[in-house]
Amino acid sequence: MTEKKLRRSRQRERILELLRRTEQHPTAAWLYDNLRDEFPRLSLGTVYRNLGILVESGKVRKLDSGSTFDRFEINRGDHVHFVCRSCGRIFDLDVPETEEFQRAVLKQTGNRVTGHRIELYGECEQCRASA
Amino acid sequence: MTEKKLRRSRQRERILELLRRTEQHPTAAWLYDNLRDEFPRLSLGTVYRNLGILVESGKVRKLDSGSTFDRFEINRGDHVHFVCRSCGRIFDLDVPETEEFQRAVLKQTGNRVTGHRIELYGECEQCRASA
DNA sequence: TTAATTGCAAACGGTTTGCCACGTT
DNA sequence: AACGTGGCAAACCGTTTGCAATTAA
Repeated sequence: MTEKKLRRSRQRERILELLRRTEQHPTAAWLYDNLRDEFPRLSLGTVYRNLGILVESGKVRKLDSGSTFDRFEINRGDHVHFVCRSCGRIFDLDVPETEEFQRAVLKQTGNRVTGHRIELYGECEQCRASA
Repeated sequence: MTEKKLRRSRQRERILELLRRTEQHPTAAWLYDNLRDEFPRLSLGTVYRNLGILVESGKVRKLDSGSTFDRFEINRGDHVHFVCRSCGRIFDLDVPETEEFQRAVLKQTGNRVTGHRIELYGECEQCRASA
């Protein structure tokens, strides 16, 4: 249970940076592919290990949603995901109505909500245009 | 793409019945364990195959949430899950405010929401009592 | 009899882990 | 020097799948 003291690592820093820059919610494989130029010897195991460390430190969030593979995103606090059913892309949304929501649950069940994960499904503009 | 005509199967019927009776959101393994008395030769593959069929027919919903393994539930239409952070149990909630929510998203992004998956996290009464 | 379903076991595929060389402090 | 980190490959484990034998219709 003793805390392990972290050291810097180029790989970890770049993973975090990629997650910061992208609008996407990447999979481990995507990060791996996008770092291979920079680190020709990079291994998937390293990507996963660092993602684990970043999640544990609270900097990154694991979505482990949907399909077979996990997705990761920079931790921006609670927000809402809009998932397009045809292209699979995930969009971040800020929906202030979330709080009313949590209040409604408190009233209905007496349970206080301390966090959420909300995914709304539909078809994004782009896909709707090309349908 | 040709439709396959289903036949009845005791195994499938019992799986569906178990899902109907339980308040839980079982894993495939749980269903398997609970049916072994009745079907000593039952295999996990059969459970998965039938769950797939039931999901496809819309009778059952796959939650494929959280951890490593999938969870399944009878399809009762859109509703909200309250997940207890300490015991891991999942409770079903009806929160009518969901619709306002979807309207807010339509207004904000122009995207129509056709479904959702909402999980609220907190601590259930029972766990709070024994803390 | 026809074809869906089952049990069994092997295959799959994303993730985790053990081992040892390498890098950071 | 001490010890966290990386690369590599094997292990893991929930899920899927091929196949021959059963079983529903």
